[in-house]
Amino acid sequence: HHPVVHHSMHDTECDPRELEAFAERFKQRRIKLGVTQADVGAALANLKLPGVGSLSQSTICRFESLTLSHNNMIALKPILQAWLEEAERQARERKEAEAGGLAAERKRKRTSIAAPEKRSLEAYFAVQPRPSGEKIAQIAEKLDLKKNVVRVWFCNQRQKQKRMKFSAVAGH
DNA sequence: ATGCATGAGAA
DNA sequence: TCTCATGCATA
Repeated sequence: HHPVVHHSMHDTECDPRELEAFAERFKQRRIKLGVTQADVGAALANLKLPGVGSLSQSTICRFESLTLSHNNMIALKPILQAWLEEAERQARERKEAEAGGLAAERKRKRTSIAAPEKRSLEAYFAVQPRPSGEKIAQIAEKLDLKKNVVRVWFCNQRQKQKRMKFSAVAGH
């Protein structure tokens, strides 16, 4: 009395293969509905699920390509599944739907790290993926980059290694 | 599709 | 300070 087999509390299967299969199906059906990734993200808010707002095109794209953490994928799956079912239901009953196009504008700058500097950062990362604050400052000065830019680069690099698509096969 | 960034919460 | 989920901007 302890082999807690534990089937599955609900339909929350979180096994990687199932997630991958779902992501694939999701994308195909979304396209069939003629809906863009951005549309899906915005539509989630209309779903009015508790604690669920809208998401960006980026996140939907990453979900479909499995470039999110395993936990993130598991959390988003039920939400996207709910949207898909609702969307297909609506598409079925009212084929005379019209799309609401909304445009917004913004401006913000994004730093671009040149190839040479990026190569250096990757080299540093290979040796020490978690440099100390002082080491970061040192690297930043050597590469003539802002310290914060370097710090964030390392954070993102570490996070990148944890994405579903790449973390599992790390040691192949 | 992906690079760099932000903010909330954990350590 | 870091992680984590997420997003703006852009290739």
